[in-house]
Amino acid sequence: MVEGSLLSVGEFAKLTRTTQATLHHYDKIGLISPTERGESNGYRYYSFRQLALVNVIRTMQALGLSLAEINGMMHNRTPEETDALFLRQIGTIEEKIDEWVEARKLLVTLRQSIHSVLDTEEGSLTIKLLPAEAIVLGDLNDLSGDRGSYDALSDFYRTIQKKYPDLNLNYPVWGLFSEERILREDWIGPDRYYFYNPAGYDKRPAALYAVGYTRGGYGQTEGLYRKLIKYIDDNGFEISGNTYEEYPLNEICTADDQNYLIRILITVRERN
Amino acid sequence: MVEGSLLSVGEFAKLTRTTQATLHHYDKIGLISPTERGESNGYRYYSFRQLALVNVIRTMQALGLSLAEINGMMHNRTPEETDALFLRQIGTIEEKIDEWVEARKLLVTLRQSIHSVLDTEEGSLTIKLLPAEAIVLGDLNDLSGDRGSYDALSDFYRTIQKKYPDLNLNYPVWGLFSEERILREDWIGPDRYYFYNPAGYDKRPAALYAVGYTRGGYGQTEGLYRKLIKYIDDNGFEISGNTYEEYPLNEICTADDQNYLIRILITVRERN
DNA sequence: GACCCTCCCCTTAGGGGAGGGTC
DNA sequence: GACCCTCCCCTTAGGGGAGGGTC
Repeated sequence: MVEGSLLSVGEFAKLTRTTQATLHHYDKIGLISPTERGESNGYRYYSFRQLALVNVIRTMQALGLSLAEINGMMHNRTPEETDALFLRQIGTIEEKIDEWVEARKLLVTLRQSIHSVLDTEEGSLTIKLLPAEAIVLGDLNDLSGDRGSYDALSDFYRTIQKKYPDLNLNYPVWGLFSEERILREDWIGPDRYYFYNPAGYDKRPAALYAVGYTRGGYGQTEGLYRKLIKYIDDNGFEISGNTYEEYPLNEICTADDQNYLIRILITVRERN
Repeated sequence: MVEGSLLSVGEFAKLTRTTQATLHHYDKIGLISPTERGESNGYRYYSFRQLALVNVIRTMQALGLSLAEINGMMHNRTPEETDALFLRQIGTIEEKIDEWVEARKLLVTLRQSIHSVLDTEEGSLTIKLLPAEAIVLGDLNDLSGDRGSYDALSDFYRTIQKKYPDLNLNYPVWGLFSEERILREDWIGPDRYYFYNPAGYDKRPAALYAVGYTRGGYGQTEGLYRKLIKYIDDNGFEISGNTYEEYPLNEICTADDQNYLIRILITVRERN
């Protein structure tokens, strides 16, 4: 190892597989400054010893530390402090991993939602036995006074966040109507909000559902409700439980907010 | 739901749990612009419809997309394109998770290295039976001509990267000397480089090792080598294999580059 | 008094020049 | 001719004002 000789920025950059711009930056913020400067020309000259420091920096960056944090530790590191820093950093990394795992779950769910309806006929009406699905269900909405759906939705988010602090709230939220509301033909503003999530303690129960699809914006459901109710009656069924109003193709994947795909599931049973 | 009425920035920010600065920014880059502007006062007025868009943006951000990417998809999204975007994004997320998992492994390893010597007596010399450890071992170093240790180290990194493209190269690298080199008292510049890694196909074999510690900078090992060799001889052992020169407390956790903790392991056996 | 507006400066980790001197 | 220098402007996603009008 040539102890005495020095390296120019270019040489130093090549050996450390960085760029001159990066080394200039490190010099500027005082992270690694050249051991010498050319007196006449101002050139930067680095020692071989400093090569190892670049690796330290790269390692710390790979561990998610900022240059400021690295700078802080570079000038005052002891094995004990480094150990403690690394322990904290492991915690930080585990949080980030959890976040990405959550994000991936959400993506998978959103894709499933899209796939579930990609080849659905838009006007189709059917009666189907559907399995139970885990959902997160909100409290009964407070629509008293001049409170609108959006106030109720805010309440929902607040309640859920309090009840399940670790739950990802980015899942699309849909509306539930009681049997009584539908019989009353009052289908503006759901009784409760809910979203699908395996972590939910509530269920959309296994049951017979009358399922219908249509296109439209949020709340443009009257036509579909009327058609579904007639369809239920015509086929010898009757409403016997909650109704679930969902927008599987919504603002996430559709630009035209009057052309979402709406799905309504009404719990039914055969009429005696 | 109050269809016609509009919200001021402040109200809109409160309902979407963002800030006015954020909404100004979204307006500026054309991501969400208010549906109306006050003619006289220039105030921003948002519609209830736009509330959902903020959630879309937040969701996309949580999924790791930049505002530019979100902007791109907002104005031209179809279920099919969104599905494809999400699929790509799942790939991106999985890469990030892998990176963080790697970083965590490295941190655990570095901490183990620190812990392994925290209560080591600095001048201690012992003979120990050590278990095998998986290592990644480089080719024989080329030190011909005026090539120094650093050239050899560059070769090492290049070779390893070619051989194991997926291997994390941030692990600290140490030097191996053959029996012949040590017997010749030539302990400047190792024959090969190596680092500990469970993914490595090579081994530091299970064997009896004479283990010694000292303080010093890189290569300041002569004193320790002489002491260890004498110690081996005095205790009825003889050198019988490779020597491993390691710096468990190095520039990662020690600021003074003349005061690292050096560990040397010489393979030995009992003399007949 | 609370709310809104438009600048404007600031942060990370460099990248990419321009314009000019140096080996 | 290749290498080095010092500015200087640029990027992300906003945060935090200042200075001045508006409900």
